[in-house]
Amino acid sequence: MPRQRDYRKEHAILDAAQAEVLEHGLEALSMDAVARRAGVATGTVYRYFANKIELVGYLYVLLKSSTAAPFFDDAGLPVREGFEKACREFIRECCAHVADEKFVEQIECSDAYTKRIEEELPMTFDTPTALLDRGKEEGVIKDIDSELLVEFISNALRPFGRKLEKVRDRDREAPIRDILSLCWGAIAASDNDA
Amino acid sequence: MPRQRDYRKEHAILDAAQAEVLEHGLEALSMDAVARRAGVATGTVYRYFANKIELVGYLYVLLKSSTAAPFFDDAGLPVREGFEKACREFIRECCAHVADEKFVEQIECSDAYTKRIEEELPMTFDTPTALLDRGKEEGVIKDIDSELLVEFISNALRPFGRKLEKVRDRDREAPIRDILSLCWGAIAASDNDA
Amino acid sequence: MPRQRDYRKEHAILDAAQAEVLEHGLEALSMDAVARRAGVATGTVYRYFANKIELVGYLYVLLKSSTAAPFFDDAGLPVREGFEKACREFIRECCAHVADEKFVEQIECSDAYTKRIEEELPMTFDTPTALLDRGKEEGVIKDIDSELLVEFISNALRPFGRKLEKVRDRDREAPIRDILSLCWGAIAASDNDA
Amino acid sequence: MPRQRDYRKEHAILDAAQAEVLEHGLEALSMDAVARRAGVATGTVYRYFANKIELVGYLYVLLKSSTAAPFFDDAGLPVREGFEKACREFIRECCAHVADEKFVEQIECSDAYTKRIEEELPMTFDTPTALLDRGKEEGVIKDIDSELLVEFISNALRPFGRKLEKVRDRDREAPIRDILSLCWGAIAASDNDA
DNA sequence: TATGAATGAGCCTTCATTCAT
DNA sequence: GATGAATGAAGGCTCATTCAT
Repeated sequence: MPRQRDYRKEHAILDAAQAEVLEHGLEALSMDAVARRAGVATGTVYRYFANKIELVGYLYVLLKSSTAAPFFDDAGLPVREGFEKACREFIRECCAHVADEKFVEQIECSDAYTKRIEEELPMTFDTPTALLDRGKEEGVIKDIDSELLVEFISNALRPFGRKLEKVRDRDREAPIRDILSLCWGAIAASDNDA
Repeated sequence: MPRQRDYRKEHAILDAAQAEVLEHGLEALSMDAVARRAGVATGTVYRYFANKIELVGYLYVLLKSSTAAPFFDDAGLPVREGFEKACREFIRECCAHVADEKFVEQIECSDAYTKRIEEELPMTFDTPTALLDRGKEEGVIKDIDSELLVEFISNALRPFGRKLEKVRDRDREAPIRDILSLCWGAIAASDNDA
Repeated sequence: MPRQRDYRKEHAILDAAQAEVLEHGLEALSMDAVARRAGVATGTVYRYFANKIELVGYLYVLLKSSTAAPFFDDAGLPVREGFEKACREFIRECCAHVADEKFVEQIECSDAYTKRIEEELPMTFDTPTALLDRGKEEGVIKDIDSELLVEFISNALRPFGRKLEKVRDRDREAPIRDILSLCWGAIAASDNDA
Repeated sequence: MPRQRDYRKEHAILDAAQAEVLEHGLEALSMDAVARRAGVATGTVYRYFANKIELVGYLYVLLKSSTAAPFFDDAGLPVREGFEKACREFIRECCAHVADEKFVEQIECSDAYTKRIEEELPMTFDTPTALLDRGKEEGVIKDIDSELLVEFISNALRPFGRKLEKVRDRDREAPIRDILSLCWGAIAASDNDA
């Protein structure tokens, strides 16, 4: 038996690549640097990933899925409660994955990668909207296309990850409460809205 | 920053750089290409900008200011009306400057540039919030820090620029109306919110 | 030169190498490709051949001997008849082995291999010249050193292999007849030649 | 005024490439080596030749034309005399250009280059055959397609260049006389040839 | 001052060869 | 003995920057 394909190594390479991008930016990512950081010979990287684009693309998919969108599945809670829980969850995720997010953004900004990746990865992250749909039935949520709602809320929330990341946990509560109030106000069906 | 006279040349170079990035992406930007496109010798570019980073940084400042944030100054209109007008304005701006926006993002994603630029360019784009402040006094807007409000709204709206850009003008009205409804709902002081 | 038993494997490797060169050229020959095609591990190739040069050299010897020179042994036929038969034979061989010939040439052109091979392989393919010698005795062939004669004829004929290979069998007869006429004329002792 | 394109440099690069191939073979030709030998930076080579293939291709054309085929134009001499003069000339050329010839062969053997070059260079070296045509009219040369005649003679003679190159000038006369006798015999219309 | 040729470090990738299993 | 993962030196090429003219 020969030496066997080592999934540890694959992981090490991906990790190294991510770290490298985080430190020096996607544009400065060099395969040599990745190899060195992963403790591996240059050629070895190519045993696990056909080329630079594939390596980056793979990493992209990995990280993209870790911070996708708020998750409005229906856990049976009252709508507003469930909604705020999902939002909090999403914000927490965003804070936790600021680094990943940054990486994902770098790739999405880059023409070279985006094009290639788009071609090969349909990547439909369909997030559940059951809770919102029930909210609409109950008349507490505006009758607006759920997809639009999710998009609006995600857009509004996502950037706060970066902001809150640096804030101590107990200092987050106040701004988060404000933000949630804005979120709920946005989607709530109100009387003034006729 | 430019060293010598002939602002025509300086302008030509910046234009060329912007066009080049638009076409091939920041990562593919080469000084030779910029020079060629600007109808100037390679070396000349270096008379006007000390190096690539400075050139890109300068371009960044230029474009960053063209799409900053929604502009809530007080034109004396009723608050809601004024708010929606500002939002519409902002959305329109976003659509019109998708390309610039993309460029700005590319740079903001890129560590190499960001770090240098941050050091040299404080760049505080303070947007007026007079309208929101009046709204709060009148009791029609939630009593939340105006800066946070603007941020929330900007975040939520900005990405729609990309989306609506591809849509025909008359087909934009429907989604925009939905979005505005969400925006106003977000910030409006409602009874359920006590 | 092979190190161990299993001549099947050895053969498979040589075959694979030859096929690989035929398809992609000597310059693109990679040990990995050879191994893969031979259904063998990369390392195994090195058990049979010390290195790439040795493998190629071995292949060279194999193929070189399949297309050497026209074979003027004396089968008792009238000289001219025998001569033309040998030439036809040689042309046919050349056509059949164009591929091998190409390979041999590729190696002979390549310094890297040639030098090494020369050192290790004297390789004297002495072709019989009995027929020519009898011809000279009979006075029908010019009194010129047989080696020179063979060389001249081989040189003149060999390239036609490449040309005639693509021609349908029955269309070969005409040009071959012309060529044979030239060959015989070349070596025939004629009166004008005194 | 900037530094001007320097045709000396272009020449130096071509020379260096040729020398490099002669010494180490086409397969070992590296752009770095060429640059170093030409006394130039790596990048400079690319200013004169878009890439390796183009450099080699250009060199090929240059050298290919220096040893093409025997030149049977009609200088008014008696046919046989003219023919032998042309052959002698051709042999001399071959001797003088053995190195070039070797280079040309290396390229023609190589799949990678040949294909590319073929595409871009029709390269019809049409050699004059006026002398042969007159010879046929006068009835002293066989009535065989002139192109075939030239090909036959070229094939037969070319390899002798390599052989005679190493021989001192005065020792060449004897073998050359033999060879010319063979050549003339080949194409001469003789009575035995009915 | 403008020009654009020249520079050379650095990048991605390949591949002969080794060696742990 | 066979396997194929690992190695790392090289190779082709690009491009920011310099500098002779």
